Amino acid sequence: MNNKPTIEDVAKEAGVSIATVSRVINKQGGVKEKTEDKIINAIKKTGYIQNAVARSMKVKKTNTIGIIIPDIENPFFPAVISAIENKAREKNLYTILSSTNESALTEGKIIGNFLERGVDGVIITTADKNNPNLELLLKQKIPTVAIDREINLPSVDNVLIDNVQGSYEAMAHILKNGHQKVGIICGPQNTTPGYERFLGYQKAMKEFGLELDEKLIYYGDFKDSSGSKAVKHFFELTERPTAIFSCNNLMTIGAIKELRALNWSLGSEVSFVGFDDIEIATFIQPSLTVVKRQMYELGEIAFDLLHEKIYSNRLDSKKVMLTPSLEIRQSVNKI
Amino acid sequence: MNNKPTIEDVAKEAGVSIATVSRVINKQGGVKEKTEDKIINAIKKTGYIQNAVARSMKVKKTNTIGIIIPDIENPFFPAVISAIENKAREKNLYTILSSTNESALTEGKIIGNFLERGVDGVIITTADKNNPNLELLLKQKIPTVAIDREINLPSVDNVLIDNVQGSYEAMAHILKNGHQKVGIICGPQNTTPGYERFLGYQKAMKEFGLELDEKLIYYGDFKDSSGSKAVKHFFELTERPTAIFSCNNLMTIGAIKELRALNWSLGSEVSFVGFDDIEIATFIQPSLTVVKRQMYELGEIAFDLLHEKIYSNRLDSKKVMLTPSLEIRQSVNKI
DNA sequence: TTATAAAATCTAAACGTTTACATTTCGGGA
DNA sequence: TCCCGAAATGTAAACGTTTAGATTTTATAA
Repeated sequence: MNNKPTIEDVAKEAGVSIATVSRVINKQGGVKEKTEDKIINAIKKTGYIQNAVARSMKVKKTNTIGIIIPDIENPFFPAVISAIENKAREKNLYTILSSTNESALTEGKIIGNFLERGVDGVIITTADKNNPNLELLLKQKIPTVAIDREINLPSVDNVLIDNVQGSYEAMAHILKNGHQKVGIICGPQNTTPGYERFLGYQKAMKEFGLELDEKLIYYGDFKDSSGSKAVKHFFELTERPTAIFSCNNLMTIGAIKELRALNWSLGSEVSFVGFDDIEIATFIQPSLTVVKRQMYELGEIAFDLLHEKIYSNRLDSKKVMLTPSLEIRQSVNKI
Repeated sequence: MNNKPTIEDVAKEAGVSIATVSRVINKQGGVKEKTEDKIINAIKKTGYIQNAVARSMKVKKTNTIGIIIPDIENPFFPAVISAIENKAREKNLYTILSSTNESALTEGKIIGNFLERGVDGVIITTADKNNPNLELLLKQKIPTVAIDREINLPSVDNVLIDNVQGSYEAMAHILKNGHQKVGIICGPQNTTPGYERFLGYQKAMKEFGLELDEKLIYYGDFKDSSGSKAVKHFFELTERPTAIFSCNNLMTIGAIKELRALNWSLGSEVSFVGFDDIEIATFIQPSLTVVKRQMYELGEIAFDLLHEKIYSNRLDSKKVMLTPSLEIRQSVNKI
């Protein structure tokens, strides 16, 4: 960014005023064809490129939306980002993406940076729904939509998955097959999916007249290492569970790895259901039964809500809930 | 972005001039402690947030680097992005990410947008190394580093994988096991990895005294569907290959899926090596032999080069080449 | 106390646009 | 030909910063 040609250079080259140049750049009409031609030539000749920074400053819009996710290496997010990006490009909006690594501190910094750059809106899967930095977004009146993990603040839209329903169905499937001792690998309880998926587990257990057993509840962090630790923990129990329900994709992967390491046979010795579909699910034997959700749709809806919010100054707080579906494959055996 | 407090509001509140406020915001020193306190209080009271757009305009730096990748849903990229992002955050630089979907047209648009926004530098895996839009980057003197796919323009750095070596090793491993008819699933020949990996295949075949057979060469597009089409094509041949080499992760996944659909037994009936490690590789039976590379390292080196380029005004064109390694597992049988 | 240098602070211009408003040019009817 | 309204174009202010350079305040020494 050194001494690039400016609108003034173009104006001089074309022998007109900068106002006229601005008008043709922004296609506002009211410029004689002959003049427009002169200007277009001048633009070519000078190699002029509009300076979006200066423009943003004047019009107080950056045409940018910020996306905040907890972990870019979790394949769930690239899928929804991809959906958001495609829709955004259609509408000539651009995206800034940052990943918090599940840290509320980093999240705060990212929010601060987004605020400084004046993003027009934010789509966020928060690392911590109680993060006080989230309120900054409100204070600055930045249109915000939360996805996957609920944010309970006025004027924030939420597009969520019915986690309770999803994990309830998964558990019901397990329990209908006669299992009584079912281990759960939970996510962080301060996130919506972590908390709600546990809720679905409890609901199903209760409905089937089963007691909760602390030893069968493992609190993980949504990363694969805790899936593996959980399985090890369950394996060492004197009374091992006959089935395991894992609350997200990464922990499922860790868990399956550990199952193999321990030679604890998937299916025949221990049934398994995971939340979220994963690539390996259909590659392993037996194939993995999972709770599946529409990630692309999630991203699209989130974008539409945000777009509407930005351009209509809507201030209410909409909530849309998508229902996941149980993809029954082969990893749950009758007992 | 409506009527946020500006530096002027702070100045008024603190009873000083905007210059002094600016000095404390930017920690330039030379301000009495008492004044500084007054200003800090005023900032708190007004809820002032620095306007990065205005600042960028004045200092002609955006502290932003643009990242352009072909496909965010290919897990290779999130890994390198993650590395870049972490390093960038350390240095107080921010990233804009855009995905081209392997389209040169989209890539052009993205480059144009990045130019308008005045990114300080670009890290790119180009969809087409002959894309004329790449030269725009040079014309505008934007420091650029290419990763994974080479860009042959003066002053752009390249950090690459030794694809020829990687695929040569893979092929040598296959051929040493006695295979003579080896199918290859190629990537697009106008990308470095697509072209070079094919080169490694040819080199190995030649060295082992084998003729190339057009029927055993399938030209894919790096997406999983072409992996599957390739396998179908090989399967329908009267003389099927006894081994297959797939040139990237996604095509490998498609290929393995198709192998199963056709009941063409991996390992015993057809040996297989893929370029790039993938999650499923260790989950399937037999486990998959792959060419592996250090993605995190790739991202870090790219960032370091870019950072150096931005702040030292270096104009030469460095090239660093990382050597991949063959991860021998069980999918290649002796014939 | 005064003179002086150093430190602190202020003033105002500049960054590259957009846009309200002013001015000029143009075309057509009298 | 002249006049008038419409169309085209121009002028200048504003957006929120940073930063030279000017000015004021402070501290120090004589």
